[in-house]
Amino acid sequence: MENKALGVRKGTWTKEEDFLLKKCIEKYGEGKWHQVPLRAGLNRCRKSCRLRWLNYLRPNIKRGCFTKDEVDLIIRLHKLLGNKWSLIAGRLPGRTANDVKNFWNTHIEKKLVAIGQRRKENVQKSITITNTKIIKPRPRTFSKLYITCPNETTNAHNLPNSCVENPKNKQQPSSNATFTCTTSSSKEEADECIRWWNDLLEATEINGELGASTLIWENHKTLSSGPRDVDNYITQSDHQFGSLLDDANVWETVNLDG
DNA sequence: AATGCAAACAACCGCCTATTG
DNA sequence: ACAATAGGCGGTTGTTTGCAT
Repeated sequence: MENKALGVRKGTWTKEEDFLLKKCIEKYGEGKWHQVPLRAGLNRCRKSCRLRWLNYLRPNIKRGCFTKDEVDLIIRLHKLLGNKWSLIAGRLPGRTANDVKNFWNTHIEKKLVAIGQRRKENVQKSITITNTKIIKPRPRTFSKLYITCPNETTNAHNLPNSCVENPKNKQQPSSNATFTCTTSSSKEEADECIRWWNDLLEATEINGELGASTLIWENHKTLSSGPRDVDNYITQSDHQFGSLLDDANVWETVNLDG
């Protein structure tokens, strides 16, 4: 398409290109992406420039392991929103939609598929699955990380001190509304926002997903620092993690030994 | 040391929606 | 009302990295 038509450069960005793009954004600000390649002196298409900035060069981007809180939030938001990566990422300070999507695809989705298959096999083998422990979910609160807006320069991905509906969304269905961070808000607005998110997350809190997120997080840490023994991990934990797949309103611990 | 493989992640592609003239 | 354009998103692919053999 446009890339082919213009014969622009593709593939991995060089340090020089990064430098030029960064300088350009610092000088002219974000937006007007069609003008960026020309302004920056880059032989890249507008989309490539935008993506590179949003996913890699933008300040405050957090890299490295996802925290347990983040994994927890991702799972519950995904349950609620589906593959709306940008919306999910919007609730994770410093994380990009691409990061979240990659994390989901590499750490969570595979896990779900593997567990689904194992469960199928177990059913076929007529292994008895019994509930051995029921733990009622505790009331949830946000960690401070998610409810503070530390300074004026905080980017829009931080959870808000207050949330105001983005005017851009006025023509969209309310379920798709996104929120932007402002620093000139009242306490009532902040409380309302926190209530809204609490209600939303409460609605998704089923099936022991907190336990599941812990397992994913622990696995993520292990895999990030040690051997990638995924299959072994699955064997050890899928009887607990598998509760994600159920619809019961309990934290189910199953006994696969029959 | 060389090779193969899988995981992780960066980047591209195609499509959709909003905006503008 | 319509077409052209830009911004944005999700799915997919390509590349890099690190481990096992």
